[in-house]
Amino acid sequence: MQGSSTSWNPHDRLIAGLRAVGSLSPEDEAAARQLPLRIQPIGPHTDVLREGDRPTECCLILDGFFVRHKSVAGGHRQILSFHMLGDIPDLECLLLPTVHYSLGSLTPGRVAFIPHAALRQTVLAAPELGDLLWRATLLDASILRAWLVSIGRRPAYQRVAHLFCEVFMRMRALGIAEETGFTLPITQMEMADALGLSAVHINRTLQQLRQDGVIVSHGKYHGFTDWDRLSKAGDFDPGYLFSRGDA
Amino acid sequence: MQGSSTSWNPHDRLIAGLRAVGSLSPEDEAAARQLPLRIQPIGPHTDVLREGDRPTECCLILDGFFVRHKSVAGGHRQILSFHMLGDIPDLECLLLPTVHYSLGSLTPGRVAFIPHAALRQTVLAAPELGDLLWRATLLDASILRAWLVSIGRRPAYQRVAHLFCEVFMRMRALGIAEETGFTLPITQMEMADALGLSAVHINRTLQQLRQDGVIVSHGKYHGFTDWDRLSKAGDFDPGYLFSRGDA
DNA sequence: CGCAGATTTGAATGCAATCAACACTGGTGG
DNA sequence: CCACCAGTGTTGATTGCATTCAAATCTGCG
Repeated sequence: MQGSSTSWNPHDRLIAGLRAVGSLSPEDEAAARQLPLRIQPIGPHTDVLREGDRPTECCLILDGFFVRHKSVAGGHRQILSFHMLGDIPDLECLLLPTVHYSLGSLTPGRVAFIPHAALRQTVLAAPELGDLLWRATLLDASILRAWLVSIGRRPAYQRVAHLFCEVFMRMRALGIAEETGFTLPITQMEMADALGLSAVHINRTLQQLRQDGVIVSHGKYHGFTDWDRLSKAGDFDPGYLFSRGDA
Repeated sequence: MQGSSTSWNPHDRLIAGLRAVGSLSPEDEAAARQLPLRIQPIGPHTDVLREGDRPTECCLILDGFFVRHKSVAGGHRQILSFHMLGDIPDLECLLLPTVHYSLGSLTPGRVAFIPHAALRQTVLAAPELGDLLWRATLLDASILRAWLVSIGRRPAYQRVAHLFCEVFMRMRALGIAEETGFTLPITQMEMADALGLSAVHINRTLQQLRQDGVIVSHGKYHGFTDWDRLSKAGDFDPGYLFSRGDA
């Protein structure tokens, strides 16, 4: 599980991540394979990037579950997004000098650092690769907007359901979720920070979802008996998740 | 006020909007000036774009106050962002076929439509212009993240203060706000939809802010007596708003 | 086993929503 | 010019979803 370390090499992961965003010509793939990758294992609950940093490398996720997050005056924390294999959460730093959030792991994992300089050079030589990266940041923003809607206007029950739908579909697309359920390797506290709720309330909401038979949980594994009910409960419309214009 | 129709021509607006994001070489400027712009006046409370549309043009705002917004199952609406002169709110559609939000005016205004085909061609010929546009979408996402934090984790009082800070700084940078205050041409209902609150609660929160002497309102004009207090009240750090890496 | 972190439960509190009037405003048409 | 009206802003009372605080269980793990 967790897309366990099949013997994919890092560049394969990169290519797969790019293909998830759009089609990749052989030349572009070749260009991407030239990129230098510095592999680094990351412990659990470790920040790779801190608010205010001015990174010189991007961070490709090879393994593990990561979040972008930010804290506010009152001490509360907001998780901005979840990231997993193939994502480059700090891609924007290629064009924006300073990050205004932190990037951290929840589980142990591995990342590959790509120097900005190399990436810029490659993109210059392979403009369509650049478009792909641009599109990746746009999809990221798309997910962000969906979160904003959820957090701004949906009650807890729908919020949780919506998050389940989204993360499940993403993991499914990556081949790291079962057909009818998935393992969400995060605590209820972290779910709370993602959804703008308290951990206690997350707990009660999950109980409600279980009681309603919408989900069946065994530890961090959550099974869905009825996708229709879940997606309706979450007011979920997957169109925003993928770039292919079918919807 | 409202950057009243000085006799700027639409291309000047476009150039100014681009310069706000980064520096523009003479060649790039020349390229941008070649873009065909179809001007269109927009009435108040009119949608330019509807959720699910597959636009073939981008929409440059010349005048007026616009929002991206989306409605949820319960009937509530979430405003995703505010846009004003120089913005291209639907720029992402250049790469993503379908929009998953609506784009509408609050005030009367004017927009210039730019055909995707022409823009793509221009970007191809002037890659640095492409980077500028990319960066524009990244700044947009940056603001989105700030909203997510606010809505997810800040109480109403801070949320309103934070929004005031952000929009004020943006309008100030565009030269359409006074030194010590600005006119926010939106109703309390719309502010509520932006902040994930009810109109009634917005009303009470504004009263609180006035009572505390943080703002002084005359209709839609809001004056600030003490920027420090306002930005502290809103837990506001402007770094995310601009791309220049001074912070 | 024993500990730390995570989940669960209960009780009390509170922020914000909702419901319902009422006042104010600007614009329209008689 | 004034009456009227719809939309907006304001106020009060009530409800409720979610938070906080606190303590008890459970779980994985050294």
